[in-house]
Amino acid sequence: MPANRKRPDRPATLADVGREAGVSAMAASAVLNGARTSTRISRETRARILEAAIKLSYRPNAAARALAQRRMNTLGIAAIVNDGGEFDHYFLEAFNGIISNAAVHSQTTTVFALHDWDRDSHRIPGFCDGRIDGLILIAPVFHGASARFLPTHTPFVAMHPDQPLPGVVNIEADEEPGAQAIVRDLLAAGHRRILHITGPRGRGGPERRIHGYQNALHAHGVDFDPDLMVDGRFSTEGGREVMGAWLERHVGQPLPDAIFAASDAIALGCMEVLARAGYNVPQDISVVGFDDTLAARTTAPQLTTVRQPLRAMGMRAVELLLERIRRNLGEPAPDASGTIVFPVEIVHRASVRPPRHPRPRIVPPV
Amino acid sequence: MPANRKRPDRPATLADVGREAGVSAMAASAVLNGARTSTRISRETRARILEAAIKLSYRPNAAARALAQRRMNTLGIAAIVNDGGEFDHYFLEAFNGIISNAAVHSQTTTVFALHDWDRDSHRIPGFCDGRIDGLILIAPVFHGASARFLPTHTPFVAMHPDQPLPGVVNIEADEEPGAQAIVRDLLAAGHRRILHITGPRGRGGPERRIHGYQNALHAHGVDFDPDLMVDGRFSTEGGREVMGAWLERHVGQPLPDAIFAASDAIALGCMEVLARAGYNVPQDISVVGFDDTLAARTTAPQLTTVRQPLRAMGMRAVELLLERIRRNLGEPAPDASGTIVFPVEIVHRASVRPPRHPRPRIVPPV
DNA sequence: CTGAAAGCGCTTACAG
DNA sequence: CTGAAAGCGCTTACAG
Repeated sequence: MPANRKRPDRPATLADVGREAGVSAMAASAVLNGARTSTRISRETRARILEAAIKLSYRPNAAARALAQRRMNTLGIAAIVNDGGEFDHYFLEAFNGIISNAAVHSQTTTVFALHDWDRDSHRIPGFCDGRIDGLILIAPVFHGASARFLPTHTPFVAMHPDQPLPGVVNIEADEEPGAQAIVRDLLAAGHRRILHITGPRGRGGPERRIHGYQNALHAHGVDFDPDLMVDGRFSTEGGREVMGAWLERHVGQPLPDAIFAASDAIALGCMEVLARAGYNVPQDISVVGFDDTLAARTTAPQLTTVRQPLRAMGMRAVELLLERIRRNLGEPAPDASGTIVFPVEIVHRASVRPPRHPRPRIVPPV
Repeated sequence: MPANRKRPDRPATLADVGREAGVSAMAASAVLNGARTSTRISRETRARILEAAIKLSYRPNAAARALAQRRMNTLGIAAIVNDGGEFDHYFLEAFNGIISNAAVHSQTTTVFALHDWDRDSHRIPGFCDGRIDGLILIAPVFHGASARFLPTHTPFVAMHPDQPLPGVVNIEADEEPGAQAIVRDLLAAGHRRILHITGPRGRGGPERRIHGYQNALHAHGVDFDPDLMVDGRFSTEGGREVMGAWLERHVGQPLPDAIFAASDAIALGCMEVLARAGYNVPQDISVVGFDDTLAARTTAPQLTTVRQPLRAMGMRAVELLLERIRRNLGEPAPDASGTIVFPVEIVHRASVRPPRHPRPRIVPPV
């Protein structure tokens, strides 16, 4: 038996295939991996190489290929993935769009999980070490501090609702008009005392939703009542806490007509607390959210909300990133930059009804 | 100005750092990337190298490193990620565990999205091309056909509820006892006519849940009624369809006492249909699910269900995979194999109450 | 049109 | 203890 030149327990290489087919590794590369030089290889040589490749179940090694081509065919996503073990719904919906569109372009997707944006953004440059060709940053906020850690040699696209940074492509939704429209709808249904539970104050997204809320009140001639706006954070747990505390502080007073929660997750927390306190949504009180994530569709009653097309936004992020990657590699590609704003849309579901007369009074918890 | 030997628009390499510090690239490798030979480098040389690296903001290139070390520090997940644009909740929970434990071990995670297991499993070998060190397969089923496509040179771990394949590590939950326990609880609460909506027939998971259901009935002396078991599939949409059709077929007859849905997603679909038909869960009818995914926690009322510890299972999959990778690389590591079964647990929430007397009759849809 | 050589950026034995 | 060489598996110019 002849000495086996192919090492036993390793995947076959181009050299192995070439040897098997009696040609150079380069010829094998040309026909198997479609290298530039694939132009002319005789039909029978080609067939022989193909056969050898199948026989040895050859697969091109991605790392070697990436090193030679400086192209990994992998897109990265840096995002806050979960919060206390629970998934971040904003991430989830965008991820859905990103991963499916990446697959369409034969790119795989790797996820870099961040816990806290301010604390973890310094890790971003470390992700850009040749394992990904480009990065999608799903960032709740861009402080000057974290902006320092933006990738330098790796193309990237941001999805975030804060102030745009010069020179970065940013994808966002038209939040302020969205907030204004959904509050306008509540007002049109007859609601007046609309409690707004905000997201983290000082960030672009939450502030825009607040402006939308206030604009709608103003346009409808309703005075803004500071007692009907309370600071929260973007989580179900946060919604529970804030709603519970507000009810406790207002025992004996009438229930608000409606609640505008700054996110679906917050709305979900509110609904839990309201249900536990014995109030019926939407008979006793209407609730609306923002985002149209999974949470909005899995509650009962289903939530009326402002739909951010996160899936489409994620798909678009992939397109833009791919363009940037191509351009970075010297191929011609359009040079999109600046902010891309997606329109939002109000989704009417079952959590809104005209207010009840008289309004129920808030009773102490049992 | 001296000729700049470092090419302008590319990340710095080890050679650049060495040049800057006046040492060989190898010396730089030794101190920066902790190569084997890092044993003795003088303090000042080390300091000089470190300084040069910072100055040039050097990052080791992952592809080059992977090629030399045959280690990418990346774990792959192949799974059915979404189904008609909606996320697969089973995947989601497991992914949560996988990604967080991978991060603990400084591994990144790349996701290979499959649409249909039977149709897409042939793509699996293509994922194992050196871009990942190991693969976690979240597979609904292992047919003989798809088993042909298991990775050959890449370590892998399966999470699936079907028959174990020889030589593969499989992680699963103790489903049959779980199903039995939750049905026993329904029986103990006084329910007798319990409708079971199954998952896809013929697969391990759904069949085990059916056995658990039947065992519980039998143990309680209740005859199995074929009219109270109906074939479904694992989705909210499936739950809606099956529940709706069942109600239509039984107009004029009493509502079942309770429903045991083979997954939370199915239960969610049922609850939607029941709510729309005017029935109150749990006053008119109790509903329980299986899995304890996000869906079970975001419904109102929250769902009583069988908790599969998917997050813990995902974390464990990472541990086992890492062991296999180490062993594959010749390092000593335990040789776990076979099936690892996680215990399940009944989570009591608000969707179950003792049956109402008399049972409501099913009325035609309006 | 085809093959031998050089190179991608790193690491691992192997001589000095 | 240190450096020069070879190699990981692929591709890209460059001579024949």
